[in-house]
Amino acid sequence: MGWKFSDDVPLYQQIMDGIKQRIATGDWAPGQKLPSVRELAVEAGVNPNTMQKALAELEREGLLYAKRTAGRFVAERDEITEGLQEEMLQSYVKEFLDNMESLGYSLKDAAALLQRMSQQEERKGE
Amino acid sequence: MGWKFSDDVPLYQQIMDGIKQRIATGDWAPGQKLPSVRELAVEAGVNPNTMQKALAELEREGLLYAKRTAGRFVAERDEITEGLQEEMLQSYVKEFLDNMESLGYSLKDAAALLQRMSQQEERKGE
Amino acid sequence: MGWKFSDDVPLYQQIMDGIKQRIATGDWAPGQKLPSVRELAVEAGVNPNTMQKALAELEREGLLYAKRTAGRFVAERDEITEGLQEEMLQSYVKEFLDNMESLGYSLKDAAALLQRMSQQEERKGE
Amino acid sequence: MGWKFSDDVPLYQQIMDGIKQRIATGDWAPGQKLPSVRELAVEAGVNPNTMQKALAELEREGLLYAKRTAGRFVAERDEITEGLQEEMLQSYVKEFLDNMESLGYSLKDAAALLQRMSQQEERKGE
DNA sequence: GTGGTCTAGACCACC
DNA sequence: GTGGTCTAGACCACA
Repeated sequence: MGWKFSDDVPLYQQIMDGIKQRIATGDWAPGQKLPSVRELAVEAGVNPNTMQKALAELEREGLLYAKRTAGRFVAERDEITEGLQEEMLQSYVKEFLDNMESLGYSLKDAAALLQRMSQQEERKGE
Repeated sequence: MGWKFSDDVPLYQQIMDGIKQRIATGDWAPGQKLPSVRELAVEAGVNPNTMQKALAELEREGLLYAKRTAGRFVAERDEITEGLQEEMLQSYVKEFLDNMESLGYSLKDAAALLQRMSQQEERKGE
Repeated sequence: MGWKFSDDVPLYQQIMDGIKQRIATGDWAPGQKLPSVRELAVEAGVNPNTMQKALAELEREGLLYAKRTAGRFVAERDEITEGLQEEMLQSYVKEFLDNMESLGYSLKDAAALLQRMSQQEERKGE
Repeated sequence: MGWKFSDDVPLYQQIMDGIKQRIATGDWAPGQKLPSVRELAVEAGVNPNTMQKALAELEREGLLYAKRTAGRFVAERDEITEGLQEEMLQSYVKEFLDNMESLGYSLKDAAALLQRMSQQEERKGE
């Protein structure tokens, strides 16, 4: 109901983000069964095809998995291949550091920056 | 030369980002004349039209200006170029944190990770 | 159909003016769906790319907006479309007065001329 | 010296406008001899080629005329073929009225509008 | 079918 | 040689 969609980013991605958030916040717990594609589609007010694509994509990312006839479930953390995760982690970090370096920041600078941001966030949360 | 283009974001936007970076890092100074559209196009390995579009967009953003027959120039230090570096920094950090989050890491985790990497590097350097 | 293009001003700008006019006159109402890029292109007898550029520019100006797969629409009555008619009126008057001036006629002369024409027309109608 | 040139309209046209203005204001009287191309060029701070083009264009428009070796002169009003002027006048008026009509204004409306503008101008001048 | 992006190649006005 | 415009035709993601 409270769905607001932007016009310059694909619908299915916005849906993916919404679902990711529900999982991140624990709204949908690991192992939990998801509503059917059709139900989710009407809830979001989109075409079932679009919802289907969003879920398929999330499955590809390892956040969901499907049991053929039983439905879709939120993945357990372990189900994402640990090796793959490590690999992606490194590529993300490398990309970030390369970018920072292009702006003239060293690894040390980057670490300090994030440290500061983290502490700020903590204070806000209190 | 060292141009690597991703496949899921428009070429002309990636070019824009590259140029923004050169300006942000001072590689291209305010008032400086840019190579011609055609030269930039061959350097990047894209069609002149694509380069043209990227430059036109940057002009619209106020980062460049064109003297019709003399060439294109980096805008003089108005507030526009001033904030550029800060803006790019934020976009890099946001992208990194989004990626980390998709792997299940929080800002705090990311900060801790970089901290560790930084300390390792320091020890190595001694 | 009734498209006449001048040779010394870019096609895409003339197209923009034509569309602005249709919107200003209410021929195309706010919220209304436009024909597709391709349709408009053949109607105007120009390349789809050129029409695309014109529409993209109008979108940048806020007169149109695009739903990526659904089509393009005239913007809802924000202040933007409101001022359009007034703006076009002024540009037409300015163009006329500039032309008259180039022939040696002042604003006063132009006003007198139209006044005379108007009275003639009135007499004819009686 | 006090020359300011815009970047998005051809230099030679801006120069033409400047000269037209000098003629319109009587700064340069009909029959008067103009300075040489070179002098005008340095005065305006442009390339002699550009000044040459501006003057040639004004000649084509009938505002100036050249006596082969004696130099260039401001045209007498009568030297512009009267018939041609009438023809242009009509085309300008027609274009204006067409434009006004497209916005929903009649000839009468247009006449009234200019009348009002003229009176405003007069009051300002007092 | 919709908008958006890209290439290849041409032509133009301007200086 | 410079930026700018235009065409023709292709391909893509999205719904």
